[in-house]
Amino acid sequence: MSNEAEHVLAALREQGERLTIQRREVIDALCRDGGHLAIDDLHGALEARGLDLNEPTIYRILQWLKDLGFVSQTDLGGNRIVYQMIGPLRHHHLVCLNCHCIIEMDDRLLDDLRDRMRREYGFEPRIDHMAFFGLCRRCQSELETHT
Amino acid sequence: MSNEAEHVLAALREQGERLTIQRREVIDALCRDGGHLAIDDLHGALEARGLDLNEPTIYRILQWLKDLGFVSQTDLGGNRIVYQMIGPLRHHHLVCLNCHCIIEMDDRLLDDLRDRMRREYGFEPRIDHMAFFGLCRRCQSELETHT
DNA sequence: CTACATGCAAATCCTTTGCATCCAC
DNA sequence: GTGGATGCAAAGGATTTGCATGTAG
Repeated sequence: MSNEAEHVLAALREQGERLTIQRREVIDALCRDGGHLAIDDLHGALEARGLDLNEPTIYRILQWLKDLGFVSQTDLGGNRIVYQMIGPLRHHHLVCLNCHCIIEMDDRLLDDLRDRMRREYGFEPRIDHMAFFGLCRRCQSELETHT
Repeated sequence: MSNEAEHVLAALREQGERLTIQRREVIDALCRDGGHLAIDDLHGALEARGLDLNEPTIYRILQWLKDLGFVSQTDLGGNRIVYQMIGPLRHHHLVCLNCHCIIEMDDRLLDDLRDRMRREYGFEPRIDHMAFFGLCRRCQSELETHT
């Protein structure tokens, strides 16, 4: 089990949360993958380890992790919803509207925006994991030539 | 009918799109409102004008407008999905995770982010209408005192 | 006239809920 | 032992699809 998973489990135990096999495995799968998982991916990843969680339980565990701030949920568009551990190194996604490829974006690009939200709106942002839409480099030139 | 609606209709006609009563009314309702409408709101707004569109048609028209780039779809969290005309004056939403209030945010706060996406990732963003989550001023102080 | 949009009904998909059983603490 | 989590089945809600009918161009 990864360092990150151990860390999360310790934090949960400390908060008095109940740690079942199912919860441990979900957390482990999310940490192991590192990236973002859809419900089906998660279900598959667990099945591959011999654990056949039913969907209601998966939803309940993810809701629980979201409420406690350990997991983020992101809508990548086109009914693609993914879940991801909120680790120390955040990143966000640039989703191409044309080829649907996904580019990882450094979290620091949002620092300026966060500052301005605080200063100009008194709003304390919790931008854990966002998806921004647009055109990737390749599709820009492709679509250009067709115009 | 508003100026904006006329403008959109003219653009669609020019593109050879077929303009039915239903399509005109949906566009008019979206322009009239100015803000963002959920499916139900839209359904209600149309009903109030004596037009009883069924849901499949509403979905189809919205999909059509989204594909053509006239309408944006935003997930405000908690299963609240809203639609809005993409006009010249864009704005975005700051959604409070605690009280669920919604603050309008000026589009210009994103200019710096757009620049950096272009420069650092070669990505051409289409940030039409976003929802950012966090805590509003009121809820920040409320939650502070309870800690 | 003809291609395409709509209306209706039904299907589909994702997610939630109720309740009995099970298990972590 | 007990409160809370899980498993199962079923309900719920939003969105999509198939096909006959209607209508814009």
